[in-house]
Amino acid sequence: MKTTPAAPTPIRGTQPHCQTCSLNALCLPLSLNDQDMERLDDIIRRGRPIQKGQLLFQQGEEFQSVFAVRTGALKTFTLASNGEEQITGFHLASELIGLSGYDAGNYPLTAKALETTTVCEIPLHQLESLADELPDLRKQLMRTMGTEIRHDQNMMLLLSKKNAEERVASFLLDISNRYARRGFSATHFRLPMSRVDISNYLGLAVETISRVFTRFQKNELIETQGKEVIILDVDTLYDMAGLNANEECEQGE
Amino acid sequence: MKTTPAAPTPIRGTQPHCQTCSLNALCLPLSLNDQDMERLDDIIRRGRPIQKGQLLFQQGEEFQSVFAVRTGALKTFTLASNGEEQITGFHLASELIGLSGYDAGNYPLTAKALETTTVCEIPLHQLESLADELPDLRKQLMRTMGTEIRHDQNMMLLLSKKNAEERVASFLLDISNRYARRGFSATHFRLPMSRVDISNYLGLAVETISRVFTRFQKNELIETQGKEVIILDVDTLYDMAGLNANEECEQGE
DNA sequence: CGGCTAACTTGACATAAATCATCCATCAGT
DNA sequence: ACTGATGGATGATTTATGTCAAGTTAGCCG
Repeated sequence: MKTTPAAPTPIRGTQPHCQTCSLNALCLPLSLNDQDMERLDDIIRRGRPIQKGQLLFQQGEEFQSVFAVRTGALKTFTLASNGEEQITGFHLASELIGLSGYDAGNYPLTAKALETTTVCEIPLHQLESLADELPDLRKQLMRTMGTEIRHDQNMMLLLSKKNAEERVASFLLDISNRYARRGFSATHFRLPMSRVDISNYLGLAVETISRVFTRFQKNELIETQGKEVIILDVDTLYDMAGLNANEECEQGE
Repeated sequence: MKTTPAAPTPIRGTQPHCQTCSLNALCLPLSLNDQDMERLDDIIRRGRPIQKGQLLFQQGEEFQSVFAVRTGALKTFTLASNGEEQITGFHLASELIGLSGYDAGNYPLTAKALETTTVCEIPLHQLESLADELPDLRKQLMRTMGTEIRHDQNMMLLLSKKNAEERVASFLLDISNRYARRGFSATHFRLPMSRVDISNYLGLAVETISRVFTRFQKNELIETQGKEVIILDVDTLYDMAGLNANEECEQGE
């Protein structure tokens, strides 16, 4: 709950670098050549891990940096004036958070760790001057923002047109695809977020999530054991989600 | 309904330019000096007006240009695979459309005129090279995308947490603020879109929109006559929307 | 002007999902 | 191993909003 930094924890082994990071093909350095990547690497700050429940930044705080998730997972959410939170996204390794605050002086949302998480911090000022010099980096930043916009617009469609089963099916497929892209199994994974988080994100009550999960198990579409999920029937899941299997359904990168 | 260009209609009077456009303080040239503005102006194409119902671009088409609305209004929407549309935004004068397609090669949504509309077309290639040279323009583009992301995330909150009355109140205030910023009345305006469009955008049935409108009239919050709207009680409307009067509630710019 | 269509409103009824109330499982700490 | 806390599942009931079915109004074109 607190923003207080955790006790200093030395990073084990050598400091990681973009050049050797297994995620560099998914992350911001994506389209940079070796030399440019090194310059980006130079401005990146790699802090100590943040623990489950800690905040990376908070809605209203001065917007100073964007972050790339190195390991772990976070959720981002906005606070309505009545205090209700709406989760706007879950963020897995290699994903960039904070760019939505770009033109405002303050973060328009809060980022909280769902588990122990390490991030690369990229100070805005330096990122901007570097982007002035590296057109490829600039384009990559805009691409990232474009992807975010499309994700959010997909969510608008989901929230306004899809029923509970369609929402849950879409969600599971989204997570599955994102893990797959990172080299993990597309059919057997562990959800980093709670049922409450899922329900908030999908605009449903927790109870509804539970019920849909059990219904999906009865129909042998999935198997679950707490946060562990095994996808048994991807095709039917795609049908239910109202998506074609080859259609864009990843929502977060 | 068709994309067929309208019969050539000569622009009356002189060709407009960014330098003399009354919207330049709201639009893309926002932060540019005179010289840079002229360079932007040089790449802008100003076509004939598009008529109500015509498409500016269509989901799937090659992404070639972004557009600024000069006069009139458009809606943008995405098509789900079952053919349902979800309106993602309404776009009034000075607003920029198309940037969400940035990293994809194709437009991820369709833009349709709600009334006779004129736009400034900005070819992507030239915009990109110009942005390479003008850091201010580059920042303005990113600001625009950031604003779009925040709008969409506000909509996610609306669609997942607000009830019908809160949604309609938020919608009316949003439109009101956007007109106000353009120098029009904040309390007396004409909605460019139909009730069906509103209902689609807000994730409700048309009937619900009608009912909320009449309820608001009975409670003397607004007065309506078809698409004409008069706002009688802004404060209560803000309360209902779950917003503070000074809180960010504009959603589209 | 009249007649036609599309847009809007209104009422009666149906329903998906929320709420409320337990109950059960899992896990951390003593 | 016990205990309390947290997260998750399930059943009974309520409710906001959707759906269906008429009306009504408003704009448009011959």
